Amino acid sequence: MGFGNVSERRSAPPQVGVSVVILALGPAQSADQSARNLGQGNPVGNVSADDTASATGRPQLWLPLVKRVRQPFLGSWALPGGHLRSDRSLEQSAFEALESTTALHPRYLEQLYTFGDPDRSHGGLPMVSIVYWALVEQSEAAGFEDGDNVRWFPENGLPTLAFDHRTIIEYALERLRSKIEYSDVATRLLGPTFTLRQLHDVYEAIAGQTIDLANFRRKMLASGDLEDTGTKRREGRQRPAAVYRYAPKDSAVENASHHVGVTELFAARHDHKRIAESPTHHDAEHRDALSALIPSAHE
Amino acid sequence: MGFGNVSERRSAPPQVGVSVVILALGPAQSADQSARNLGQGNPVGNVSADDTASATGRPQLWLPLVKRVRQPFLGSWALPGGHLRSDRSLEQSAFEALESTTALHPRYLEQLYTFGDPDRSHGGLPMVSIVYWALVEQSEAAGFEDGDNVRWFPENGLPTLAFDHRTIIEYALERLRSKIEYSDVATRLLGPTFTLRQLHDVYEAIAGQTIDLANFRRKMLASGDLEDTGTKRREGRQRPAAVYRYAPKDSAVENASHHVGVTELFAARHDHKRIAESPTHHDAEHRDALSALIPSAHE
DNA sequence: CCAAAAGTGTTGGCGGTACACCCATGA
DNA sequence: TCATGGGTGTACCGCCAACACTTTTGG
Repeated sequence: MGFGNVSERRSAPPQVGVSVVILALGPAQSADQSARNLGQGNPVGNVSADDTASATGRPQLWLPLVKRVRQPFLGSWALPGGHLRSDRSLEQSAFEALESTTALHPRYLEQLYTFGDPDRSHGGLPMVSIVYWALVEQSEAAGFEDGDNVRWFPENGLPTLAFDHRTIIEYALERLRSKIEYSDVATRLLGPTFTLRQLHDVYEAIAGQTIDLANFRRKMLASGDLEDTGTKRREGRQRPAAVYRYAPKDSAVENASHHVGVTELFAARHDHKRIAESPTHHDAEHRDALSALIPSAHE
Repeated sequence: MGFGNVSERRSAPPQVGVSVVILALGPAQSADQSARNLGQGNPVGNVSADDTASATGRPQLWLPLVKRVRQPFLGSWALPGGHLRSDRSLEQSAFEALESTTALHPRYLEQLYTFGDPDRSHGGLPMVSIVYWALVEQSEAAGFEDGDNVRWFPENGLPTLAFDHRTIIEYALERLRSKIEYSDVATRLLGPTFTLRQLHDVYEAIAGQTIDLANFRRKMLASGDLEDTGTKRREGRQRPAAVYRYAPKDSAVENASHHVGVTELFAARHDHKRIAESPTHHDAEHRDALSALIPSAHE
C-alpha cells in the first residue's frame, strides 16, 4: 500500500480521529454463548471467579462495534469514530460518532485517552485517536438491534478488533471500574429510577465481585444522593422493592473545597475525585444538552 | 492574518501539538512575595532565596514556562510544547518538549488530557493540544536558573498565560492532588531517598492541609513500599531522622487482581487506581528509560 | 564541664467511623 | 425468595500524649 515514502510520512502531520467506547447494560450471557463469541480473542482482565454471574442473571456490559469498510483491517470490528473537524469540539465529535452508531441517548460522556503511537496505524496513515467513552441507558433487548455494519457485543465476548481497539476497550472498562467507586456513573447505566437491588447488581457486574448487600444499602442510603420516589417495583415475583432516584444534594455552597479530612486524602471521596478525569471549564457560560453529559458539568 | 477563509479552515485538519506541565518542588514563597506576584503577574525568578524556604518550611510547587515568540499571545508565558511528528510517540514528544525546556530529569510522565475546542486558538490555527504532566526531582535552587525564554514560577504566583494554559495548569494540579492519594507520585518529587518528615511535608504541601504526622508515619510504614536505608539524615539541628527509599514490594504474582474488598470499591486503593489514568500496554515488549517514567510501566 | 531547655523523631493509646460477615423478620 | 433492618468484630484514622534522641544554652 503506497502511502508515500518514509520521509514524507515523517514530516506530514498525523491524522486526527475521535472514537467512542459506548457501554450499556445488557442481558447476561450464558456460558456457551460466551464461549462461542470469545473465540480466540482471549479476554484479558476479566476475573475468572464468577461465571455464576451469568447464571444468576446479573446484567452485563455490552458495546456496539462497527465493521470496517476499508483497509487496513477491512472487515474487522472497530470502535465507532470519525475524523475530527476543525470547527467541532472534541465532545461534539465524540457525540456525533456515537449518534451515528446507536439511536440510544448517552447519559455520560468523558474523554478517555489519546492514543498516538506511530506503530498503531498498522499500515494505515499515522493516526492520533482521541477516544471518549460513553454510557447509554439500559436497553431491554430492543436497543440491541444490530444495523448493517453495527453489532453489539458483550464485554467478555469481543471479536478480534482492528488496530489497538482491544486495548482501548480494556482501558475504558478499567476506567469504568475505577470510576464507579467514587462517582455516580452506575446510575447512568440504569434508567432515571431504579431499585437498590438493580443498582447493587450493576456495581457487582462492573466490579466483578460480590458486594455485601446490607452494607451497600446502608452506604447508598447514607450518601444522601438517593431519593425515595415512594413507589414500589417488583422485579421477580417476590416482595416489591422501593424505587429510588439519583438526586445529589450538592448544596453547592458548603462543600466547595473545604476541610477535607485526611480520610479523603488517602481514601478517595466523591467530590474530590470527580474532577480527576476532566478539566473544569471555569469560563463556560452556557451549558447545553451535550455538556450536561460531561463530568465537568457536575462541578 | 490570512489563514484562509472559513470553509478552508473548517475542512482542514487541525494542528496537533504536545505540551507539558512540568512540576517540581521549590522553596516556599513568603506571603508578600506571593501577593506581589499574584497582583500583576510579575515573577520573582530566583530572588527569593532559601531563607524564607527554611523559615516557613513547607515546600511548594514550581513550574517552568516559556515566553511565546510569535502571535497570538506574543510575549505571554505558555507551557512548553511542540508539534507532534508522525514518527514520534506521544510520550516521546512530551519528553522532548520537556527536555528542551529544563535540564532536569523527569521522574514521572503521564498524559493529562487533550484539549481541542475550536475556540481555544484565539486567532491562531485550530490546534489540538495533547497535554502531558511531568514531575522532576527537587532542585535546590540550582535547577531553577532561568534561561532566555524560560522562567520558573511558583504555583500560586503564575503570570497571565497564553491560550487556555491557565486552565490546563489548574487541571494538572488537580490531577496531582488527586493522584497523590493513591499512588507514589509524592516520592517522584523528592530524590531517591528521603525522610518521613520530607515526604510528609510534600503531602501537606500538595494536599494543602495538615496531616497528622503519627498516622502518616504509621500508614506509610505499613504500606510496605518504603525501605529503611539504615542511614540517618539531619534536616535541622535536632535528632537525625531515618532515611527511606521507595521500594514497592510488588510481588507481581500475588496481587494481580484478587479479592478486592468492598473497601476498595468505595474507597480507592493503590493498585486498583494506579491504572486509572493511563492504559496498560499489555503488548509492550521492551521498556526503555522513557517508559520507565510512565505509570503503565508499574503494572 | 554539666544540667536544663528546646526541638524534633518515634511510639502508644483512645474513640469514632466504616466495612466484612452474620442473622432476623416480613412480604 | 427477596426486601429490609439490625448486630458484632475488626481495621483505619483523627486526636492526644509520652518518650527518645540530639543540640543548644545557661550556669
